[in-house]
Amino acid sequence: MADVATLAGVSVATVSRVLNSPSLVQPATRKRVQAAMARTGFLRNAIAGSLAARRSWTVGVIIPTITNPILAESTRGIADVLDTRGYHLLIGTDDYSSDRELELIRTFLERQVDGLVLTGITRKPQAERLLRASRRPFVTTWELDRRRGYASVSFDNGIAARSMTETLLRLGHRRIGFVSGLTRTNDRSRARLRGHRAALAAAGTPDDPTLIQEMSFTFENGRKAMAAFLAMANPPTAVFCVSDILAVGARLECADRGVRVPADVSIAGFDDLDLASHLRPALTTVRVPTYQMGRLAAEVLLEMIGGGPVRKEELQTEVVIRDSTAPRHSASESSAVVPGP
Amino acid sequence: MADVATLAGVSVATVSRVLNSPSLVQPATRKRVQAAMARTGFLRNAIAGSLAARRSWTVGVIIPTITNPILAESTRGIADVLDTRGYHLLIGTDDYSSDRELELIRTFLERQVDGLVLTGITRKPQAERLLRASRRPFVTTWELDRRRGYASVSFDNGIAARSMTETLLRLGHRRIGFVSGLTRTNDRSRARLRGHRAALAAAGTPDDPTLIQEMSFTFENGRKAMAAFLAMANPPTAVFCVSDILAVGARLECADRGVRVPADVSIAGFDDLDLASHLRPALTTVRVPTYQMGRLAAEVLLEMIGGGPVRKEELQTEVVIRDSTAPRHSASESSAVVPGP
DNA sequence: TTGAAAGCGTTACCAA
DNA sequence: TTGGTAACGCTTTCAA
Repeated sequence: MADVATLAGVSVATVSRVLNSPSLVQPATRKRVQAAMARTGFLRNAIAGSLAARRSWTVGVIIPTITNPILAESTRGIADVLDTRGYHLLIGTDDYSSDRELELIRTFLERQVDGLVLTGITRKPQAERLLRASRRPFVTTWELDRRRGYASVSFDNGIAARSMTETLLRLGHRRIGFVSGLTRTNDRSRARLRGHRAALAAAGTPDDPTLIQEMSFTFENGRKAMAAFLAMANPPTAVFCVSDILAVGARLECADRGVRVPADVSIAGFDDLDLASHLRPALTTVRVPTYQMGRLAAEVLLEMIGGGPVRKEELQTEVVIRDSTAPRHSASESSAVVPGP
Repeated sequence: MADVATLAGVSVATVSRVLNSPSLVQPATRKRVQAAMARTGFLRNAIAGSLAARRSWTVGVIIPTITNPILAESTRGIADVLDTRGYHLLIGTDDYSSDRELELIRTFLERQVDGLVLTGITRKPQAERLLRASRRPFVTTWELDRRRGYASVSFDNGIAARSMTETLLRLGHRRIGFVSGLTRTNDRSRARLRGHRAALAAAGTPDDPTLIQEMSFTFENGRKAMAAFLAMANPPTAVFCVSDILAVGARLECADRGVRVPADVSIAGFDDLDLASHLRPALTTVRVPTYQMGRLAAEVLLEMIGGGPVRKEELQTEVVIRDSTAPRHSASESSAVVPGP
């Protein structure tokens, strides 16, 4: 920058100005400086700039894994708005480990991120303390943080899951298999399980623990869960998987075993991945405004970085009924032996 | 840091030492400093550290989109090794735009990344210049950069595609539909198309341009491509999609139209996504060591950051034959009308 | 509109 | 083994 200043015959202060507030410098000198920058191939040192300005133009995003397509989608939303606002994206994956999350929060804060986007609302007390002490804005996604003073952009996982279970109940199903995520490490999964149970309770349907399985989100695990249900003496007539990935796995397992969907068993998912609508039968699922959630989270965060107030945004989900679910009656009918005329 | 120094009764230099080279400071004082850090809840300012040390412990990764599962997978590989080595990951997506890529390279360099992981080998001359001038190490993934002096960790897209086409040819197929990625913006897709054509040429099979379609990687586009092929007067007996996403779409379109796979048409993909092996019929595809490629790229980059030499690593791909492909003969037989006895 | 100069919070060299 | 103190390359008052 010193070279540029010399070459343009101005001070470094002026060079800095054409970089950061061009309007403050006279067009003529501005031109000269820009020419000098071009001639020298000047690349500013943004690190030095951040140190001086106490602002890094960087946002930290922590997600469990980049490999879950639905998380990739919400992250894309974040990245898209950050990009247009000149912010950079520091990304960290914690693999559902709150220890790792704590470590990432600490190092991101050390890296002077201007704000953070986090996944879920439960974390180590130490992480909470760090966050508060840093006084940096952060917004929580994928679950609503209802505590006042905490920003969050999400839908309600409990309500979303509950609606799907109610839908299944309305179709006449009474034995509903539930394939949950790992509740120990995932508060979204816990909320969904709670929602499911609430629906059962409200309907006076027994909550049979053998109808609940916990697995991480892989096709393989979806298959395993379905295989286990199918092996029961009295298998469920519907299976609600808390992720489309699991649901697709479950559906594939049925195909391999000649179990018809939805005639023999209904299957429902969660997320509404692209794949869900393309699959045959098309998957009934809970649609989540994933991309929009990411965008909005980034917008809210940026506003807070700019001094705006803490904001909460509750998004709506929607049960999308497609072809993988059917009324329980049609199931028993179609598998019953129909007497000839 | 000054507070910590005062509280511990040492100089800031010593505090810095316990942070960066603890072995250089006597255990007793080290303890005292650490206690002081704990008491004050000290968080280092890594930005200031980077400025002084001229090293940001940050690596920039540029991929077309985070939303393509196969790119997410290679990125996971990168992130995994970076994590264990104390590096941070600045991620940028360029949506297959070389202008955007240039912009990202520039701003990442300004952010003083210690190195870069890039996707593909062709970019704007301006980007090349920037990269050379910065003297920062970078490694190219998803395609081999054979120019000397350029690091790259990848497989050969041309060879990989060629092997699959040869496999299809060997099965007796002569009219092979090819669903390509967008060749204008994607050098990997160009290489794959070249490989396909090379295989056709070597076998003396006519290279019919109506048998080639270009589309971005979505299920929907896979369907469209297959629909178009199926609508031809003389449809291909096999379809090779340059991405499993496209192949799954193609397969789904067949299902909707009652076209049997592989009896009526063989389908092959590329990537070997998780989904490929679970689908029915299980998808024949080209297996790419995606995660490993990401890991190795990061390792090579880190070595170069540490002063190591430019390195090239060529990984191997493998044609995985599953159930979505069959010999052409069985196809014609099974669709022929078999005369009654 | 422009310049001078004091930071920003570290690291790393040189002495002690 | 420890301390003093220039950098690091900017931004941002404060004056002119």
